[in-house]
Amino acid sequence: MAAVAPSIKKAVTLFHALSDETRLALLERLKDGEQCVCELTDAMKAAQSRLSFHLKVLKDAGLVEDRRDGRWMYYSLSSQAIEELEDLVDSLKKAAKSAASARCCC
Amino acid sequence: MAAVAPSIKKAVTLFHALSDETRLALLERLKDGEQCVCELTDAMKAAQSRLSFHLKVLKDAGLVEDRRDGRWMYYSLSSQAIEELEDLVDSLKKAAKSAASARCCC
DNA sequence: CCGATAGATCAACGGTCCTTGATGGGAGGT
DNA sequence: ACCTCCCATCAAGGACCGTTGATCTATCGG
Repeated sequence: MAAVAPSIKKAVTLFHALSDETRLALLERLKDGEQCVCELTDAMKAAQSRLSFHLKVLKDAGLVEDRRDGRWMYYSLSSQAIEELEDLVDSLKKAAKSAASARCCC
Repeated sequence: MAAVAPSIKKAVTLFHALSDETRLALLERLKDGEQCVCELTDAMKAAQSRLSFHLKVLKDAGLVEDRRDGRWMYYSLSSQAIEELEDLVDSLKKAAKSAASARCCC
């Protein structure tokens, strides 16, 4: 029973971070594990400032973490925000299920 | 193991629909069950055309369904898109978990 | 030190999204 | 038929978002 109301702002931030093709592609790449920005720009053939922008959005939403190693910045998935996501979706799912069964006619 | 790549567009649509405070508030209200637009505008003190716009976004994303009864349009949660959401989040979660365990040092 | 590299940040532009008020259309009531 | 109610749709305006190229910072190698 997530008390969603006070955390609506956070949910908006989370879903907004996920509502972009480039950012979803970044997350998809990060599923393979930690990667630095230069690897990502190379693999995705995207301008560096563009990815930097999107990585910041993902980081601000708590979806990724960054780690510095010399000149390189490594990004990786963060399970923190993802668990919040799961709660949000779960709560929706339960409500949708109960609504469906209540509507069941036959 | 969701084949996410081809359905990125759909994921973007889904997450975009969820990335708005008004729309999340609508979903929250619909958790209590089917409601008509006039009930929603009344409860949320929002302009009718505004809610109509947002309900259309939610409907286009597959998150809600509508049903006509006389003069009234009733909206309710649809479990269809929500299950897709669940898959997307699940896939992210697994990747984040495995990344975390791979990074575990001590 | 100096140059080169990795990446963040900034300003400007174009596009998309949300809001608002007005209009239109369908369904009932009389 | 007419009027009323419920809702969708439209056009206009403003706000926000993503892209791009340039600039700035920090780190490493010589």
